[in-house]
Amino acid sequence: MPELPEVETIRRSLLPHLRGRVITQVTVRQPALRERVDAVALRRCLTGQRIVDIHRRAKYLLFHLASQHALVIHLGMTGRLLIEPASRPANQHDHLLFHLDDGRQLRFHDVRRFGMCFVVANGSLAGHPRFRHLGVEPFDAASSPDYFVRRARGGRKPVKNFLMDGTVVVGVGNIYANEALFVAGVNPKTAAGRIRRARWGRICAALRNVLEDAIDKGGTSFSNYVDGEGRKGYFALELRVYGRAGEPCKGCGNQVRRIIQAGRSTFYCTRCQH
DNA sequence: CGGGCGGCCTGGAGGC
DNA sequence: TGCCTCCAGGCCGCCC
Repeated sequence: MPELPEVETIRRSLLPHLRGRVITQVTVRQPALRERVDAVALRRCLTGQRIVDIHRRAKYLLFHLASQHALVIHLGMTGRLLIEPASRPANQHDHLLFHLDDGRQLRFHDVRRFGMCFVVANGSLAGHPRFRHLGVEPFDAASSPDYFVRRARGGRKPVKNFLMDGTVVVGVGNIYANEALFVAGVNPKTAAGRIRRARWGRICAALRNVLEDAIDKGGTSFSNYVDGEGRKGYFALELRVYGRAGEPCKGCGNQVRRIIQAGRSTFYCTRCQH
């Protein structure tokens, strides 16, 4: 579900509720997520620990604890994190309950169970198998035209799939890859290795603009995304091509086209994107 | 090796 | 009402 703007929105919405709180207990109701949850490790590392900050890396949320460990959560396609009173009965898809010292709980809810949750010592974060191969953050200076030129060199992968490759650049999923290429005016089928520096500059800028705009609007609630306080995002109203097959292009009025690339829907305008 | 596909899950939408 | 197919924000293992 959530791409960078949704994960970032969730991070910001949770921070005021969780910073300074102590985790008093952890309940694992359903350990069978994408990666089996190690309930023993979670309880051992989290119980009695204070949450000092929340960071985001790629689409992962990192809850930093006073103990120099981080609770890592990935939301997969349908994951939600909600702060709720402990007295409210848990839903069938509330798989993990983090009890807090203020009588509330942080609840991990995930219908499809593609999410992940594990604990890592701060020192071993960068070397962790899930983090080691991650690409650049779109807002980092490292995410530059030169970087994309270098990474794409010789590659024949379509630029849309290249942007969704987390070993190149992180946080970009199907919605924002489509949107950024529309804004940049680039055909999603173009081989990444054949794009020149000036075009990468436009793609880079479009990606940042689209992601920043989406964060400002609280993310995209396409079907069921909500932030940590249960609020929907309003970027769906701003989508230029994603999910708009057959509707008029906002640039030229031509019908938005839908094709399949690497098994995922791609939306683009054949007239505005070359 | 680079790149594509199927699979992991559940549920909603739409056709008949 | 039901039953079927298709589709969905991510990611990885496997295959050519």
